[in-house]
Amino acid sequence: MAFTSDFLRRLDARGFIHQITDAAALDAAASAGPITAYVGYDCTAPSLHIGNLVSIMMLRHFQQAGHRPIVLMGGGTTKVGDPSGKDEGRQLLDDARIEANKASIRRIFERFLDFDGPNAAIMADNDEWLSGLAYIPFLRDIGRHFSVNRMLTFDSVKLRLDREQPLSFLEFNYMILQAYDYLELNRRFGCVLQMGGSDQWGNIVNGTDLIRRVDGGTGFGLTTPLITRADGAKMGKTAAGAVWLHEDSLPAFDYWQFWRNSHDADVGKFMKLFTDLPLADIDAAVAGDINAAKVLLATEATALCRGREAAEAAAATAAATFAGGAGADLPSFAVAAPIGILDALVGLGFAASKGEARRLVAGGGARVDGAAVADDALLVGPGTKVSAGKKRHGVIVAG
RNA sequence: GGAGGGGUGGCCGAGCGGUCAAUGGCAGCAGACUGUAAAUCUGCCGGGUUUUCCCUACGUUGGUUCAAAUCCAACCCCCUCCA
Repeated sequence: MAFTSDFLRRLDARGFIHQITDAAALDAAASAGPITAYVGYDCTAPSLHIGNLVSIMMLRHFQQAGHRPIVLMGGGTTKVGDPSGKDEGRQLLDDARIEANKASIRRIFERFLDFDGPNAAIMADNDEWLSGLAYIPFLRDIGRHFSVNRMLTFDSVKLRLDREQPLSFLEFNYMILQAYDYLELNRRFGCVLQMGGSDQWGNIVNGTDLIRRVDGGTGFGLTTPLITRADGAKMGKTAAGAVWLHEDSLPAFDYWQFWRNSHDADVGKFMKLFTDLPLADIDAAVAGDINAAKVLLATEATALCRGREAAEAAAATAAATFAGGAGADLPSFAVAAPIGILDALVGLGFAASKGEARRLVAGGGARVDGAAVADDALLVGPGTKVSAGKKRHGVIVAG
C-alpha cells in the first residue's frame, strides 16, 4: 500500500516492513503527529549483534521522521528467558551479569539514536516494573486476559510441547510479561507501537490485545522480515560466530570487512537497511563498480556503528593491506624475539592449534610479507606481516 | 506400565568384533580461477609430535575378548505404537 507518513514511506522504500497490525491506522497516526514506539532487547550478551541491527535502524528512522523512540532493555525479562525456538530452557544469568550487559548494550544505542533534543530517545528497563510485581494482583488484573488454550498454540510454546521438551512455568510466562511491557509503556509514555523481528509477531499481538482489553486503548505492531543473504543463509553468521556491534567484541576492522565481503546481490539491500545513504545514491552505487559499492557500504555501515573515524581507519587499513602492505588496524602479536611461523599463526588467532597451522603452511595458505611460506620452521620477527589466506592478515610487533 | 526403534566427530548420517580417528553430505579453512564477491574444481578438516608414533573420542558405567563404535549387563535420555 502507499503510505502517507514519512516514517512508513521510509521503512517501506528501504525494505523494513514485513507485517503491520493495522497499516492504514498506523499510517494515519504517524502522519498526524509525533508518536512513540519501542523495541525490546535481551540482555543475554554484553553486545548486540547484526541480527538486532535491523530493528535499531528502524528506531533510527523512526526518530529521524520526528517521532520518539524507546529502547526497552529486557533487564526483567532476561531473568525469565524467551522460550522461542529453542529446545532447552535458556541458562539463567545472574543479576550482576545482566546489569553489566545492560550497561554495555546501552552504549551501542548512543551511536544510533539521539538521547537529547525535542524527540529524545528514551532508555527504559522493564526490570523497573517487572521485578516489583505483586503476584496475586498481577494475576487478577493481567493474567485473567490470557487464555492458556491460546498460549498453547503459539509456536514458541507448541514447538516445545510437540517435541516433549521441557517448558518451565517460568518461561511460559515470558509472553505475558512481554505483553505487559507494552501495556506499561503505553501507560507511562503513550507508546502506541511495538516493533521487532518477524519472530516477535505473536508476542507483539499479545501486547496490542492486552492494551485493548485492559485499557480499551490502541497499540500497533510492526515486524521486519528475516534478513537473509543472497545464498539463502541467515545473515550475520560468520566462521567466527556472531557479528557483534560492540567494539570490545569485534574490532572495527573486522566489522568493516564483514560488510566489504557481502555478496554482490546483497549490496543494494544492505545499503538500504544498514546505512543512511539516500536511495538515489544507493541505486547509483549499485549500478556502478560493485567493489566500490561494497567499500561504500562497509564504510557507511561502520561509521554508523563505530564512528566515522574508525570507519575511515578501517577502510584505509583495508586499502593498504590488500594492496600488499600492512595497515594500522591489523591484529598484532607481540614477541620478544623471532618466533616460528607456526607459533605466529596461532598467536595471531589464525590457527587454533599448531597442527592446524602446520596444515595451513602445507596447503600453501600461509604467507610472510606476501610470500608463501614453504618451510614451517621459518622464523619471523617484529615488523613482519603474516597472512593466512588472502583475507586474514596480521603483524608481528616487538614486545 | 507393556512392545519396538534409536543415542556416532560443529550439524546430518553410514558403520555393527580387527584393515576405524571412524564412508558420505553440509558447514568451515586453504589453493586454483577471480573482484577481499558468487559459482566451479582441488586439498585440509579431534589434539600433540617433523608422523607409517602417542593421546583423547562413537549416551553413561561396568563386563566378555589378544582386540569393541561394533557383543553382553545395568543405568540415563530420545522416538514410535499399545495401555
